[in-house]
Order: sequence, then C-alpha cells, then structure tokens
Amino acid sequence: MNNLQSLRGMVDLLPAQTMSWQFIESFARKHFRKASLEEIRTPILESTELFARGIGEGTDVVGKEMYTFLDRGDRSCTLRPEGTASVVRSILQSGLINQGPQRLWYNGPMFRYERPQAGRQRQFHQLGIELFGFDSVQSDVEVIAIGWDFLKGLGLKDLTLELNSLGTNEDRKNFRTRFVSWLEDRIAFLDKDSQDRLTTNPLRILDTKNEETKKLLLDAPCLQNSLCTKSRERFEDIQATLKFLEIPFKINNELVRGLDYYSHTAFEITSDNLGSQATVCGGGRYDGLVSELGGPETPAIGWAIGMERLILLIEKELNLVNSTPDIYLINKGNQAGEYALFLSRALRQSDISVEIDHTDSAFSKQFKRAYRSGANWAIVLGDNEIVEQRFTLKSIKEKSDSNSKSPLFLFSQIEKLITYLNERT
RNA sequence: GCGGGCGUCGCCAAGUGGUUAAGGCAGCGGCUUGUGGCGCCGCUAUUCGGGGGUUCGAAUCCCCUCGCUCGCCCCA
Repeated sequence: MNNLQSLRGMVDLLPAQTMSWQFIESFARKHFRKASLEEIRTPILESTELFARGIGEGTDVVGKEMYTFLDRGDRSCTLRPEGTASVVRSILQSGLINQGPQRLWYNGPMFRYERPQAGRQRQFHQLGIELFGFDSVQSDVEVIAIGWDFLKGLGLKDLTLELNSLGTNEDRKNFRTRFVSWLEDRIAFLDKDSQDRLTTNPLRILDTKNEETKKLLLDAPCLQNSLCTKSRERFEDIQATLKFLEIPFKINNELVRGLDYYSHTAFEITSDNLGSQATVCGGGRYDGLVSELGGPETPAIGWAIGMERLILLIEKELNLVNSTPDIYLINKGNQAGEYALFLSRALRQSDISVEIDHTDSAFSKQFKRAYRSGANWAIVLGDNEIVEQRFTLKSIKEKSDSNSKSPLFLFSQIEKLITYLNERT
C-alpha cells in the first residue's frame, strides 16, 4: 500500500454505493416535503463552545470524541459531532426563532474521533429533522411517525421502535440523587465501568452490558417512579397516540440518550440487521436546549438517522442496480470518432444517455464493452458508415437475428432515430 | 483508550523454512482490418504492508511498526 490513503474512519463512496445514497436522499426530499419540513444547511465547522454548551461538558462526545483544533486566529474550532446544536445556533443567529414555529430537516457529514467498527466511522452522515416551538404530545408523535414512516417507506423490515421518557430536568435531578445513593450502598457489587460512571454520568449505568450489574439493577429505583405526575401522564398520552396511529413500540426504561439536552420523550429505532451498533434512528425532545444556547424558552423535538447504518440496511434488504447508458457508441477511426461526438450531443439533448467508446480498439472488443456497459442499444460507426453516410443501430438486449438487420439511418435523420428509440424503450 | 482476527498483482486468493511465488476475475494483444456474454493462445508480482533479526536459505520463524477489520466503551 502506498501512503496516500484516506484517514482512518474516513471512507470514500465509490460508484457502486452512490446509487443507494441517491435513492435515500431523493426519497428523503420527497418524504420531508410531504411533511412540510424545510431544509437547512449549516457549516461543518463551528466554535467549540457551541458543542460544549449544547451537548454537555460531561458527555463522551464532548469529552473525548471531538475533532477540535485552533485556527490561525487561535480560535478553538470543532468539526460538528452532530447537527442539532448547529441548527439551534443558526435559527437564533438568523432570527428565524422569532418567526413562529420551525419545521426543519438537514443532511450532512458529522465527525467523531472514535475507533471505527461496523456501522461507525469517524466521518459519518446524519439525516435529521427538528421541530421548534411545539410542546404538544401530538408534535412528539408526529416526529416519531415521520421517522418511522420514512424507514418503512424505504421498504425496510425488522424495525423496532423503542420508547422512554426522561421526564423534566427536575425529575431527573430527583432520580439521580436517589439512584446514586442507592448505588453507593452497593458500590462493591458494581463492575468497574459502572463504578467509574457513578461520578461521571450515573444515568448511563442503566445502559450497562455487564450481566451481574444488570441483575443488581433489577431492584434499583427506576426513573419512571421518579417522574412527576405530569410527566407520567404525558408519557402515557404519547403511548396512547402511537397506538391510535398503529405504530408499534416497545417501552425501554433503560433507554437513556447520551446527550445532555434530552428531556421527556426519548426514542430509538433499531434493526436486527445491523451489527452491534443497532440504532439507525435516535431522537427525542430537548426543551431546554434553545434557552441554554441563549435563546428564548422554546420547546423542541427531533431525530437523526445514521446514513451509513441506513445504507447497510438498504444494501442488505433492497436490491438496487446502478444506472446504465441507453446507448453505447462504438466507433473506429478518426472521422468516425468525430461523428460519434456529434451524434452523442444530439442524442443527449433529447435526454438519451450515451456512452462513447474512446479506445479506437478492435470492434470485437468494443462490442464486449458495449455488452458489459448494460446499454440496451449499440450504435456502430466505422469506415463503411462514413462512406455511406449512415450509422448502424443494434439491439443488445434482444439478441435475436432480426436485430442484425436493424434499420439504417441517414445522419440527417437523427430525429427519426430518437423517435425510434423512444418507441422501442 | 482497551481486546480479538487479518495484511501475497487492480480484485479474490493458494502457498506454513528449500531450486523460476499456483489459480480465478478484471485488463491488454491475438485467433477474427468490422460485429456480441462463449472458446482457445499469449502478456501482466525479481516479490509477499513496512523495517530489523535468526538461518547456507524466509511470504513462511522472532521482534518492532503501519494499516484494515470486528468487538468493548459510546453513539447515528
């Protein structure tokens, strides 16, 4: 291997993959348009402070996963690790926040300094939506439904919607106090990771993978019991509304989103067809974020889909084929090459896609490539055609003998050819 | 940051101490100055991720290093 390689965790999207990406992106645009969401595009680079304040100093993302550096003016800059903080900053800066509720979507690269594995890269892409200015139960459910319908609409199966409520900041504070003191009494029975988290991020202990700790936690105080009546009723309303819409879900009380700004509704859509990183869509409500970043108190809710994970599912569950040209233009000889160029422009102007063979190699080779190109038709231009002022059209797809007697056309009759092709394809 | 697996041609690979490193795909040329997935013939790695060591002899054994990959952590 030479040393000109992409950086670790930064991957190229080769022609074999871009078909799937385009498929998802165009489906997303249609889907979001129907949901009356507008696209927003924000810079990839932001001030470090935005993420530190928005995501939370104590989180792993801010603590050890950010691509942060000083620019030439000694400002601390960070490649965005997620989209929400930037979107909030943008609507505050532009004043959109004062123009009524906002319904937005975005799509773009995000960066986190982690060890790559299946379904995780250092540069990855998130497709997300954010609604600002709504606090109703219905707005939560609409956001979930938009995500659910999007993934279902793509044709994916084996999806599970997992749901939890984190309550208000107040609820979580109360729970944290009870939970930590309960754990401190049993600290000796905790695994090492959980002991560490007791001081850094105790709520995440609920997510432990350690079997012993899991058993221990069965008797632990749970967040649900610390929710105030209002929070609890709200969560029940969410569930009832999802049932009304016939969107299946599973309550997962261990679901604790890793970013500080979440409150009330938290959800993930997972798939069995991913590796250990099973979450394809994650989101929730974050009523405190806008004010945290200096704006007016504004309720907000959204989600993000990991594009690479979605691609994994699409490639596994769907069968997309790369596009092929309509016509492969075989030509040999300098003059034929010039005519081929001329002809290709006329055809392309009529929305017919054409691939020209520029190799000037033996006709037999060019035919082989024509076949492999996947084109339905081949046009042959050589000395004979030049002399006789015509070209030969052959069907590649229908390989019958009659095609060798395909009609001939004068150069001046390109329109006839176009009509003919349109009728045949 | 911590574990496991793996690096032989553009791609997929066989080869586990002994003379010139299989094979397949793709590519190029020919059989066939101009007609189709096939067939046949020929060409394409002085070298096995990189560096050092052991040995008469290393792709094969040892050490170091780089990279990829899967998992932990965490998240999309």
